[in-house]
Amino acid sequence: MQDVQEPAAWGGVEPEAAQRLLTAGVEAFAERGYHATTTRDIAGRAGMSPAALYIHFKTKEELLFRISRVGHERARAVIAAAAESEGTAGERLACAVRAFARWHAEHHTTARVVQYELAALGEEHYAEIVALRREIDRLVRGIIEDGVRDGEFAVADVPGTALAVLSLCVDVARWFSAAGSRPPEEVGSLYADLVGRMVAAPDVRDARRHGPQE
Amino acid sequence: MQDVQEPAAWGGVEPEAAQRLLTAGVEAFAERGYHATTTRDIAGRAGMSPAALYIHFKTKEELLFRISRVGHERARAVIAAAAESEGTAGERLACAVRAFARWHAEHHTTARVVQYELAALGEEHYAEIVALRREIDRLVRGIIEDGVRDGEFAVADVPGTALAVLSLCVDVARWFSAAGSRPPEEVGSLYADLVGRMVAAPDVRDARRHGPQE
DNA sequence: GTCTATACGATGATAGAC
DNA sequence: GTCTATCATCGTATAGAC
Repeated sequence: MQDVQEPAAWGGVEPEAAQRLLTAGVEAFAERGYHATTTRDIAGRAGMSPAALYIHFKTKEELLFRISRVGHERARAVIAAAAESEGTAGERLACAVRAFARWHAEHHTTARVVQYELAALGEEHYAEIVALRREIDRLVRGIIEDGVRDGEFAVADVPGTALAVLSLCVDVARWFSAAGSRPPEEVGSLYADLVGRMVAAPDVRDARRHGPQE
Repeated sequence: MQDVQEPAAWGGVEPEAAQRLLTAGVEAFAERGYHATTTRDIAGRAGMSPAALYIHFKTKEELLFRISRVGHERARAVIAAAAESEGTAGERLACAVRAFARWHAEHHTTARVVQYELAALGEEHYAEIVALRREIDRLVRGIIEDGVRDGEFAVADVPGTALAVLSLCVDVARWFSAAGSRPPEEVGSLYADLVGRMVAAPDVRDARRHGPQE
């Protein structure tokens, strides 16, 4: 939504060297996974010696945590902007899904770390991240509940549907590859349309038929 | 579809000790990830010494490969059964999604290894697995194409929608937990309904409104 | 803040007795 | 086929010079 490029996106984090390590960490973790990544590799990508990492981060796990927290905060901001915007529930949900799916495509390397390396976090760090994830879940569920209340959506299982919607977007980080895939905006549009169909009440369905589908 | 329990499901694999190692491997890999799992851990869970693993598998990676291959073959069988069954495209797609989503819930520990540890495979093994994955993709895309041809589905972007459908099911392995989640059959039903809505043409939508939704 | 050097444990895998 | 013992390597993290 706001930021453009993957790297250099560590909004004013400490010294510049720490930013380089964060960027190197994201790339390495996304490519090979947290456990398969060595501190030597991270430091090397950042153009430093292995020891330099420990000047800026207490442990390798703390580096992961910092990446994960910033990533989750960005993801939440993307959803929050849509959830708090003006418009019907259908419009807000479409906006949220479009932005969230797109974010996972555009920042698939960050997103991969954010979504698939949770288990590597220490207990306390994990708890902090889970709180952020719950907020994201709550925001999406809220939009769906609004739509149901207004009769715009027909959804029997709201928590299950919210889970499915988030799950669909999150998994973009798994399959998306910058090279072979369609452009991120297209993923966003496709997904917004698919989710719209998933929740729409029968009456409003005809009104929705102006999107990319058909 | 056919098998019931997670363990003891290594249909006639070599000696019994190899089965124990496969089961131990699935559990360990699913819990902690391939790279974070030690051969000592696997062997320990199987009640053997670390060295015993190398009698039955050349390397730790080969153990992963064997798990992944069997898992993928099972997943493909689940989809294939639905794809080749009698019925309309809508019925076959619902059946496929119900079974596939359910499989990922029921066998979420195997599924987690199958879906999230691909990057740890060696080059040749990886290629073999990718071929299996392509078959699964082709089966789902085929059902959707059938539905579009029959006018039962209204789907503008067939490959994208097939990808989304598979992605939705696959991600069940990430979030499903045997303890806290709804039962696997419920996941299957919910997902079959959601996907049905995603693809249905406007005309047939009223006819579909008998599922768990509303 | 960054480097070189290194401690120290753990890891994948093998040798050889039984 | 399984074990005990062990190798060679590599992992995270620290010490101390600059």
